[in-house]
Amino acid sequence: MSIELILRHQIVQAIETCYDQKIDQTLVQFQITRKEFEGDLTLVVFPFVRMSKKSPEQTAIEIGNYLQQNVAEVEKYNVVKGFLNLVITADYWISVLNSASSVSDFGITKPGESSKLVMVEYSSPNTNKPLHLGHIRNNLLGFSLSEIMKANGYKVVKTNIVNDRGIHICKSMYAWKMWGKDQTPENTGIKGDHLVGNFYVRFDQEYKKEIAQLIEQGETKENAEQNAPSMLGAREMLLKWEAKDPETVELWKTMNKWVYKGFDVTYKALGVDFDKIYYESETYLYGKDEVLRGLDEGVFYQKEDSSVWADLTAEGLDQKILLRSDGTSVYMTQDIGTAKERFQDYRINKMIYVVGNEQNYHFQVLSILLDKLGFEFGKGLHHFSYGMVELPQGKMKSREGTVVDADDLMAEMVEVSRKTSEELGKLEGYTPEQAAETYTMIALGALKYFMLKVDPKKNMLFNPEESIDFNGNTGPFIQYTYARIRSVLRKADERGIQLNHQIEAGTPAGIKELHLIKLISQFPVAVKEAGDSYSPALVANYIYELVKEFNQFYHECPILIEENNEIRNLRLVMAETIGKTIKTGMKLLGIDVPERM
RNA sequence: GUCUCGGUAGCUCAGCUGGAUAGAGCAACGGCCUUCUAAGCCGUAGGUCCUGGGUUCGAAUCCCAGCCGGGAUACCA
Repeated sequence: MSIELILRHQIVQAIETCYDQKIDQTLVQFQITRKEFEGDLTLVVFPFVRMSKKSPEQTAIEIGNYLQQNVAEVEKYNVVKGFLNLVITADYWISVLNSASSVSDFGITKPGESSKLVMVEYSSPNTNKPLHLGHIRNNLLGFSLSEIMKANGYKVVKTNIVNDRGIHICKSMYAWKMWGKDQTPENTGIKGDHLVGNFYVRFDQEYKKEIAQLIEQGETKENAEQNAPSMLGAREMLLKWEAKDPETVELWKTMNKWVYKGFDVTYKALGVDFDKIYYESETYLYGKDEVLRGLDEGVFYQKEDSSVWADLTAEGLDQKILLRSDGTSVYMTQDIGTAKERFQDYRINKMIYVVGNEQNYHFQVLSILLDKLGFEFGKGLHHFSYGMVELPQGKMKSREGTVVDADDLMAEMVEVSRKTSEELGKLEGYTPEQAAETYTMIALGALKYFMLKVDPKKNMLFNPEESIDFNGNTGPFIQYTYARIRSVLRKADERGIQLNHQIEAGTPAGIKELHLIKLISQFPVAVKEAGDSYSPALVANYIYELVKEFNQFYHECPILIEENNEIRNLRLVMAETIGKTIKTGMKLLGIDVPERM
C-alpha cells in the first residue's frame, strides 16, 4: 500500500479520535512538500480547522502528533502556518526503491484476459498528398496514446481509416492525366505520395488560372468555380469511379498504390504502425442502411426533396443532413457505417478517435446519432481532440504549398543530428551503421518529444526558421541522460562491481537520494494520469522532471567513485532504476533511447 | 448570431480536481571539463498569470461579464 493511502486512512482516524468527527477521505488533500521546507508530504489542515475549533497551527500539531505515534512510516513532522509537513522514514523510501528496481516493468499494468479492448483510430490520411507536420502530430499522439492505454492494462487495436476516394484524389488523377501522363515514381525518382501530391498542387494552379480566365470573360465567380474545365473533369472522374468505369478504377488503383508505398516509408520512419486498416472505398456505402432504418423508426425525417435529416435541436444543435436528395452519403453517414462495422469486427469496449479539434462538432453529432440509432457504444465514443500545428504565418494548407513536409522535416533533423554527433565526436568507434542508427534515433527523439510534450488539446506553434532544439527540455537531453546512466553502469560492470538489488534498511540515504526515489515512486501515478486524461504530455513532463533532477544529482554526487560501498550500491541501483524508468517512459512516447551518444 | 477551445517571462510551453515566495527550456549575460559523457551543471536578469467583478481563510486555478485570437456551425471528407 502506498504511503499516501496509509496516511489518508490514518488522517481520517486522527480527526475522529481528536475531534470526534467523521470525515470523507476526499477531504484529505496532500501535496508533495515544496523543496524549501523539510518533509516529504504535506497535509493542508485548513479544511479541518472548523472541526477542531482551534488555530490552524494547533490543529496541525495535534494531527501531526497522532500520525507520529500511530504510523510507523512517519518519522517526524513540522508545522508552517496551516501546513503540516510530514517526514517519512528513509527506510520506507528504500523499500520503495527495492520494489521498483526488482521488477522489469515498473509502472506498467499489463493487460490480461479480462482487460477491456480499446480501439484507437489515428492517422487517417487522404491519398492525394504526402503527410505533413499536422499528420505527424496526429500519428505521434495516436501511437503514444495507444502505448499509454496498453500500459494502463487495456488491450488496444490501432486502426487507420484511409480516405482513398472522393473528389480530392480525382483532382490528382485528372492533373496527372492532363499534364503528366508519362510520370511514375520509378522514372522520376520521386516518392509516390509526393508525386501524387505534386499533381494535386498542379490541379489547383490550373484550376485557379481557369477561374481567372472565366471571370475575365464575364462569368461570375461562382459560375467560374463550378464550370472551370478542370473541375468538370475531376467531377466526371468521380462519377466514372462510382460507376466502376474500368479505366478510371485502374488509374485510381495505380496512383493509390504509389501513395501507399510512400506512406509506408514515412510511417516506418516515424515508428508508427497499425493492427487494422480500413479503406473508405470499401466502407463508404455502409452507413446508408442505418440511416434508412432510422428513418423507418422515426428517428430521422425526410424533406420534400427526399433528403434525410436528423433534428438535433433538442440537444441544442442544428439540423444535420445524412443523405442527399440523390440518396448519396455524406461524411457523417459514412462514419455511422464504419462505427457499426468496427463494433461488429471487434468486441470493442471503447472507441477513441484521434482527430483534430476542427472536427469537435462532427464527433459530438456522431455520438448523439449513434445513440439515437440505439447503439450502446454511441455515448462511449471518445474524440481525442488535438490542436492544430500552426506556422508563424498561420495554418498549413496543402494546396497552397504552405506545409512542412513530414519526410523533409525528418531528413533535415537527421542531418542536424548527424552533424552535431560528429562535431561532438560522440560516436567514435561506432561502425557507420551504428552511428547512423544512433543519430537517427536522436533526431526522431527530438521531433517526437517536441510534439508530445505540449498539451494535446492546445494549438502549437512550429517555426521552421528555428530548427527543433537538441538542448534543454528536449528528447536528446533525456536520451543523453539515459546514455550517461548506461555508461556509469557499464563502467561498474567493467570494474567487477556487483549490484545488490535488495538494499538494506538503515543504508544511509541522503536528501538527494530520497528526493529522487520519491520521484521514481511517482512514475506509476504519471502513467495512470496520462491514461485517465489521454495525455502523453504528462508522461513527457514527468520524465523531464526526473531527468533534470538526476542530472543535478549526477553533478553533485559521485556514483561509481563513491568510497562507501553501501552508498555506492544505493546510488548505482537508483541510477539503474531511473534509467529503466526513462526507457519505459520514453517507450510510451514512441521514443527509443541509445546506449551511447 | 450560436457553440467551443485558448490568452502565464522577449519566444515556446509547464502549473489549472483552489493552498506556502507562479516554474522550465530557448534567446541574453557570467561561471564550471587533469574526477563516473559539458547534448550537462551552477548563477544573473526577465511576470498587471488578458481585463473587471464574485465565491473563499486562501484564486493563475472555480463562477459571471467583457476584450483579443483559433476552430466549428445542415448536403467537402
